[in-house]
Amino acid sequence: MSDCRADDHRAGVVDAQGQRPALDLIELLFFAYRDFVGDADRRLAADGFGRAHHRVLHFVSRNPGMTVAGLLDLLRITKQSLNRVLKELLEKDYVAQREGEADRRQRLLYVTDAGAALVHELAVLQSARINRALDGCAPGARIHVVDFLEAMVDWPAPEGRRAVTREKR
Amino acid sequence: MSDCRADDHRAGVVDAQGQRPALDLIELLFFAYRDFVGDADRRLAADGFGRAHHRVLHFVSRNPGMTVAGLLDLLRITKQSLNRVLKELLEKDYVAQREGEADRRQRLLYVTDAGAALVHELAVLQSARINRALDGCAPGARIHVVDFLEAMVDWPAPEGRRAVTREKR
DNA sequence: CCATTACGTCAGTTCTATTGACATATCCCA
DNA sequence: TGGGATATGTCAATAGAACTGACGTAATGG
Repeated sequence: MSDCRADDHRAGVVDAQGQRPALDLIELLFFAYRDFVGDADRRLAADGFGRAHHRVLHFVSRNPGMTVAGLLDLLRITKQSLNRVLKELLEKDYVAQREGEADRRQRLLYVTDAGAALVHELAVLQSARINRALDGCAPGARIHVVDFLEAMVDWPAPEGRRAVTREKR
Repeated sequence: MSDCRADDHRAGVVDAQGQRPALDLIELLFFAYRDFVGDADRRLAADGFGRAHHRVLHFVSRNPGMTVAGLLDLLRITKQSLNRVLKELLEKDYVAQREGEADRRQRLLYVTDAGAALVHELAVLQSARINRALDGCAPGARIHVVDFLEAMVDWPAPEGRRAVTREKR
């Protein structure tokens, strides 16, 4: 039986059609990200949450008092998408809102104690995988990995992002 | 206005609650993967395909003649999930099936010329981002990145994987 | 005063994936 | 040879996460 085990796909075969397709890295990113989020997914399911809830929880935890608009910018989703997720987090008391002081239209977002606990639990899970992986690498690997991942991201322009995406958000 | 630009989240703040949560890497993986698959998503949409089609196309292209069961194992999805996607790829002639010689129950999968062309186009897109990112890193970075990503993956046991997942697939 | 902004929400749709139940053809062993 | 296991395909229902489009409300600020 041609069993197609994953080993078959680990060999870094790179065909040379001009662009040097980085096929091994393309696959690796898929596998690594799938298993990485899988850790959190299982834990989230126990609370009736999904991946989207995790993201909101994570970024609100990292940026206490951030606005809904800030969250939309960061996640790059529509407010309708965010709405369902955020509403559930509010109803289940994992996130709390406070009226903005300077601008009372704003709803400043904070994680509750329950939210902080969950987010920490998820961070421990995912960090365990990351740290385990880094332990198996050469000493300086972390810096290279961070550099690479940062370079993979389309960072928003320091200015003007809000202006560009003002509509449809 | 507290605008919450992404810059706010790039600083590698690491709180020290026992486990050393790798918060910066957790976020970085999210941003990097999102932008990485975004390149392909836009191209795929033009052909009426989604991310799932890309994965099938990619792995069939890398493993000509692989079986449906092999694909299910690799992607770790159910056959019902695969069915819709694979059916569309077959109907639109991006993938072809051939009866297995040794085992006539098997449907061996191959990409057609159209499939190979699309998969190559997608690989060029994604490789461009990867190579651009690597160009901005230190010379030896690629090896470290590959090591790290490989260590992040739950590779199936060399043997017995099929036995474990025989059901529900 | 009024346009703009921040937020919320209703309705409908798409895509991916799930569980569960069956159907068919083939393989292979007792 | 007969029957259980395997490989594949399919119907139906559901869930999660995203989308577009259209409104409504309240607060800001020129």
